[in-house]
Amino acid sequence: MKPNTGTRQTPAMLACLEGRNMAENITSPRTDYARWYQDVIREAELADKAPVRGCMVIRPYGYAIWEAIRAGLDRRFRETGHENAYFPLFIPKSFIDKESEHVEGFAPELAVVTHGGGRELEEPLIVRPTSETIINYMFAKWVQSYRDLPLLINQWANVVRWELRTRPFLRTTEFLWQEGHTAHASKQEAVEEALRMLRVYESFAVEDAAIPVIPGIKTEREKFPGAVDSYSIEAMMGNGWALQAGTSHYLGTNFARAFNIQFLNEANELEYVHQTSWGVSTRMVGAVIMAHGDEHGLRLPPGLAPIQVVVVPIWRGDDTRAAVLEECQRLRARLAEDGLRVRLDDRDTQSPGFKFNYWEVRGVPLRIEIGPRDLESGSVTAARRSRPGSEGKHSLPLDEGIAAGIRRILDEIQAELYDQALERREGWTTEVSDYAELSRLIEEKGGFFRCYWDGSREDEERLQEETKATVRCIPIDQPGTSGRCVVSGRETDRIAVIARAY
RNA sequence: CGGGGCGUAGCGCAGCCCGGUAGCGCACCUGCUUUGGGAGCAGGGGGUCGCCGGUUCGAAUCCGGCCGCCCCGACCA
Repeated sequence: MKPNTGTRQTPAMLACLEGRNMAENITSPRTDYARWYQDVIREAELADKAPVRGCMVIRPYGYAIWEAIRAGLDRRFRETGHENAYFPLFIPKSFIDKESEHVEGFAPELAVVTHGGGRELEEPLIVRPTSETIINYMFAKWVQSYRDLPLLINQWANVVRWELRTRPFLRTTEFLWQEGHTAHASKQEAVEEALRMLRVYESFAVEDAAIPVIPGIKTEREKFPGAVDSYSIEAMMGNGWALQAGTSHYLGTNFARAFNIQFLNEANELEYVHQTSWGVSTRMVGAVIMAHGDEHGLRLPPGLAPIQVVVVPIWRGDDTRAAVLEECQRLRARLAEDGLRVRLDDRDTQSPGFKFNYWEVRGVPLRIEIGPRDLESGSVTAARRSRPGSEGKHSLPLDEGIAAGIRRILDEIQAELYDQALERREGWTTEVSDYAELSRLIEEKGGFFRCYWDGSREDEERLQEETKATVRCIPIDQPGTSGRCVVSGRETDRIAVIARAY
């Protein structure tokens, strides 16, 4: 390096000034959370920018996380009696116009295809922003009798919404998701279904993604266009902001009336079906990044990690190399046989230290190091990603019980990530009864706020305008006490969660 | 679309004010030595300086226009 003359600063000095860890190329989340998020996505090779505005390329490692999310959800959908199907990407434009709230909600963000095969189309096609309309058009054909109900369909698909502002995974022009669509004979059944799927999302978030969530009902202002009631699970991210990680809607008979989905009941009377829809998207990948990530990068819960255990061999010269590698391969095979997702990093082009950091950035929950010292003592060194540095390192006997032992550690890591996320949320949730105090604390402290809420749409708009925070949901679990609404001052027994949100 | 910032090698940036053969760190390639927390030394490859136009003998640098990206709002899973 050239001598430091005048005001010229070295990259290391600049890195320090920027709060950037030069070694990892990741900005500290405390310095600039938005930048940290983008750095993690780049360094962990989750996604890359696409040449199309607002779109991203999901790279293999990021896609593997999505596949794990998909597997966890799909299993639960099947267990609750749903079947997968596929509906077209293109929807006749007139379909969208059939449900008034739905049109109003989606019209501004539609991508419209006007030409095909070199000619202008007679009727423009929209690229689906969601599939209620085309699915319900088909439901009208399939439903005749109460015997055809309930109809429980799920679709895995891509959708397009022309958003003004995008962020990788959290909001992209095109995104991947699942959308469940069901039709039922009664309101009660449909409401139960909407709540059942909300609980399915909650169970997935808690058990697989290790993210504590608040299931609740959306306010009038925040609900899905065309729904009677919308429910959501709300999670807290590393900067104290809320993220809606899944939604479920009771649609009433709104779409049934628009698409004429009627059935004959047992009394031979014609009735409209009651419906639901519910979805989780690639946004969930963003939730995992922001709920668990730290200054070293990603931290993945074992339940979703594409690689749960990485084995790093350490050798000194060729004499120890063969013995170390052999032991590593044996362990890899044993863990794989036990059903664990394990990777042996036997690259001889990188040093062990490099590999430690490489897999830490990628959030692998557990690293096993095997070197000459371990061979001598008949053990391995285990380093868990859920605890920082050497605190997460300890020795494990390399014996018959190793697979079971590692499985136990993975369970502990899963629990630790959940506990850490829960602890942060609880420590960053404030109960407030006074509007002025709420405004002040949103700015100064951030996080979640629990307040009595009986506000109107206008009250909610005022809240957002003045504080940039919104009512995330009215939690389903309520304490049953009462007090005065933080904005309107009206007496109410409902408590809302208020926060700034993505 | 409004306000702010930025486009120079794969990534992060300097150079621009004051025009004169395009640089630094990391990454990459080759060789030797290395390998328990991002290895060392030596050598090497890579950029029509976002695009278009103007001024000039000469433009990364000055002027005009356009495009794109990021942050903060409005819209939203």
